Amino acid sequence: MAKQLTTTSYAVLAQVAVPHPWSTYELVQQRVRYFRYVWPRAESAIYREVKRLAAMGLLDGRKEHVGKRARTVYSITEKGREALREWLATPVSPFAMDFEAMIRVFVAPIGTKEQITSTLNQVRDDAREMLRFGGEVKQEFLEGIAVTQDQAYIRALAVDFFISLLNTVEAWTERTLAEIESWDDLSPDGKNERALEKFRELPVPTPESVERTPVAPRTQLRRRRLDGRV
Amino acid sequence: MAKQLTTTSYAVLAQVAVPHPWSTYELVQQRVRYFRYVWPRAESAIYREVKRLAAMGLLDGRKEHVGKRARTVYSITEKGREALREWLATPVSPFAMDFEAMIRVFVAPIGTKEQITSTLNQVRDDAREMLRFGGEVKQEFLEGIAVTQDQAYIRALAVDFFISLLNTVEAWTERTLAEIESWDDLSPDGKNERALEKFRELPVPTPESVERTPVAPRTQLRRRRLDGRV
DNA sequence: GGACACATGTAACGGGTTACATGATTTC
DNA sequence: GAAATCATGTAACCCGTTACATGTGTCC
Repeated sequence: MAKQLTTTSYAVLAQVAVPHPWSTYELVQQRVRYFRYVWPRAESAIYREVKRLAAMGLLDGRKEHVGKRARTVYSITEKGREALREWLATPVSPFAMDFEAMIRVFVAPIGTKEQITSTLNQVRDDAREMLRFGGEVKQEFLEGIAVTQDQAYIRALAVDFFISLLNTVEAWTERTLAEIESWDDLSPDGKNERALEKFRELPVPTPESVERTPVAPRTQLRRRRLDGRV
Repeated sequence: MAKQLTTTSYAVLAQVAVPHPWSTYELVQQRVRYFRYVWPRAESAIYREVKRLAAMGLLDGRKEHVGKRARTVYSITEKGREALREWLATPVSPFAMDFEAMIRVFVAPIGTKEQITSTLNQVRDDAREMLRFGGEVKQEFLEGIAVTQDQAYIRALAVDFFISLLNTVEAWTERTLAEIESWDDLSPDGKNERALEKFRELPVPTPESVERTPVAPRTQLRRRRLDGRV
């Protein structure tokens, strides 16, 4: 039995809410232009989710046939739209990221300079690839051919976020690569003095004195709601 | 049976690798200064992970007693260090984020202006809270009292990333709030023209013409390795 | 000496993943 | 007409989660 809707549920609902005959396959394909980058999930999760939502009456699934092969095309129901509306009134989950590369940076000194450089190069390339995609989306809107062209005023906010964030990641990767290239090795020898200078220049205010302020437990931090929703 | 190590395994290994008598509790507490923000996981996952790693011989667990209550203190083994070293040679997972707020921005027009404003305010406050924490860490290093003070040259890279990213998020939130405040309502009426202007100003290059370039399947994108490791 | 927070976990569910399967369409 | 690719899913494992449990110092 389906208990509660998850954020993934709402992501699917939200996408189906845009007028279009959504086959699950197309839903999955187009996700890249909707929520793949802000709510990445495996394809099979989407297939399962639409079935759940249909079973709950939030989506309306229409069986079709291509040859003797079946497929389902979904549209949102009024009940589904209402669920979205109610969701908007609940607290958001905070921004969270998975950035494996940073763990590698942390342990970099037990490996080789080439390894960490390679890791950072991968991250930079990933960022560039995503930026290239962002540029494509921008161009689509400028040409007026975007699928959600009529929602340009909303999409602009999202694309702005996406591009800003990726530019930040790319810039960090580049200055970090440059910094590491300037090192002879990965040992701390003589590097910590300069590091303090770098710390001093970081664009964030410091408290007068460091007080051991306890941090909220992680559950609180990651998801604001405690009622079982993920 | 433990099959493969996950990134979470390596995150725990990496933390235990810094010389310290690590009780699981302290491991969990200190995670905020290590990998909580780049690899957020529930506390119970850490408890399970140390047991796995100990069973595999990558960690050494020493039973202690406080009153009649048992606890385990861990340290890394040479085998564990070797596992970390080997991991460094494998491909990284790309940067990924969970940003629920963006889904809400997308469906904002079906809700109220107050709802989306509230959502964005929450995101901004979260970002500020994290930045405050970043400022604290910076200050610890400047005062020379950080736990990993001798690793300042590495930690500086991480804190730089953290602060840059959060500043980007905060700045986006603020300009987006300002934009939305300037609207009378959430309807598209008369907003799309201005949106195109915003698109034009986005700091990313656009391709000559938009070609329908197929995007790599999501699995590829999120995790580079296909051998079952998460 | 009761309440409350800190310390140290375990249990169990389910969401997310990888792996697989098979029909339709295009390519050459 | 074989091979590759696209389209449309299902199965099953396991990581990550939430919920719970219980001992131990500390406050008043």
